[in-house]
Amino acid sequence: MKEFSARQKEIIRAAIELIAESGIQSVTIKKLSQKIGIAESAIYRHFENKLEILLGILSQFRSSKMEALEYIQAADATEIEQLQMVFSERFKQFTRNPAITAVIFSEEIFQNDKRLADEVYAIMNSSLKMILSIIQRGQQNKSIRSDISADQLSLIIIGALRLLVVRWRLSSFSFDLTKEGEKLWLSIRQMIRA
Amino acid sequence: MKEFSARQKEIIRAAIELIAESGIQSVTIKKLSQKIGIAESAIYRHFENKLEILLGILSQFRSSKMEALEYIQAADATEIEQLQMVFSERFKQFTRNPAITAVIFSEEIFQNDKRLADEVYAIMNSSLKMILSIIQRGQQNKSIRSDISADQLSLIIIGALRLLVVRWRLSSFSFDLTKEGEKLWLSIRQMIRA
DNA sequence: GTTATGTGAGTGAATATTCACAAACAAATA
DNA sequence: TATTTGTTTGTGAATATTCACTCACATAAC
Repeated sequence: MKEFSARQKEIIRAAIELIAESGIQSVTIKKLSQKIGIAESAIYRHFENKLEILLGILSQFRSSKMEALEYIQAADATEIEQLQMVFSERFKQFTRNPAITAVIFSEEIFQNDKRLADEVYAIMNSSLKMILSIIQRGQQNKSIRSDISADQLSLIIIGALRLLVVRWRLSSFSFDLTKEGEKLWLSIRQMIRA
Repeated sequence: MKEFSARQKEIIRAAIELIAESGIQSVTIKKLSQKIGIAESAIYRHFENKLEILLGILSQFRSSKMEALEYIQAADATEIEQLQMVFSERFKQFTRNPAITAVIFSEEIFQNDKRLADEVYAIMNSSLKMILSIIQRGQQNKSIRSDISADQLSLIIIGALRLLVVRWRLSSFSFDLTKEGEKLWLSIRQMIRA
């Protein structure tokens, strides 16, 4: 896992904010340096080039997500409880850092570079695998319905979660994500229980 | 509804392809003109500026989607059948024009301009409303379950549809979208039926 | 005094857009 | 019929601006 200095983290945070404010096209070295309050050239003391900054965004998100997911997997909880934890943890993460939502469910913004695109794809799949394995265990001990495959259930669950977050963002965070997320979870639980 | 000349359509198509190939950042007047085989300046004979081209992408997608949705709403079919038609029509549309998937579920790529962002938001909401009204009717005549609100059901359904399409695209269209869409539909039908 | 971090000036390439002008064709006029 | 005028669609060169990145030099931290 990559370690970032304080300044590096600051640059990454500024980049995320720029994306959230006005899209990937507004992430320029000039705007980054202005946002932080240093000279453009100073950015290059901390990152080799712009690509490394963008990779930094993804790397940081990946590790904070992994942390949350490992904590959940380690918890002594039923599968349904674990799924609920995935929901509430993700929503908590997004509420704490709303700008990241502009980045993480918008795979297309990183499509201009293969390394970026691959990393985004990997992040997406890691979530999917985690949810999938919880559901499979739940189906084995009959706490989750088995008439629909685990693949399909995880697609449906993650799809709903993503769409709720996207709508939250496109509405300029105009509703309470935690509350709506809780409502969504109750609906999903109702639909997947055995 | 805006009418586009043959050349304008050609430019719009080229722009969509560029986005699909390597992201919004690769949509430059130079690349557009190269793809079409005319001079850069010739582009400006057909669009006032670059923004109008991007608006053209959205406008064209919106009208082709509206066409499909109106056709479905006019059809004499049960609510479940109508939902199935929404699924199959959308998937057919995407299979015919895969590049558009890089654009239409990636709201963030248009966030650098307010007009673009508003148009994207409107397109998303129009789908949602359509599905919502079908579900509400289905709940009234008890063909769709009522223990979960129509809002929640439509969020879940559209979320799954979107995610399937995004995965299809990120996997470089490596699976049969129509087939997987059909499977997804069967699962959803199973979950929402009264 | 060495290393880490910062600065300001400068680079060439890329960017969207504008310009004067030309070829092809149609319509109006002689 | 021959000539003038207008329109559409193109071109290539030029515009100002922005881009990521480099370099010589300064200052602060250890």
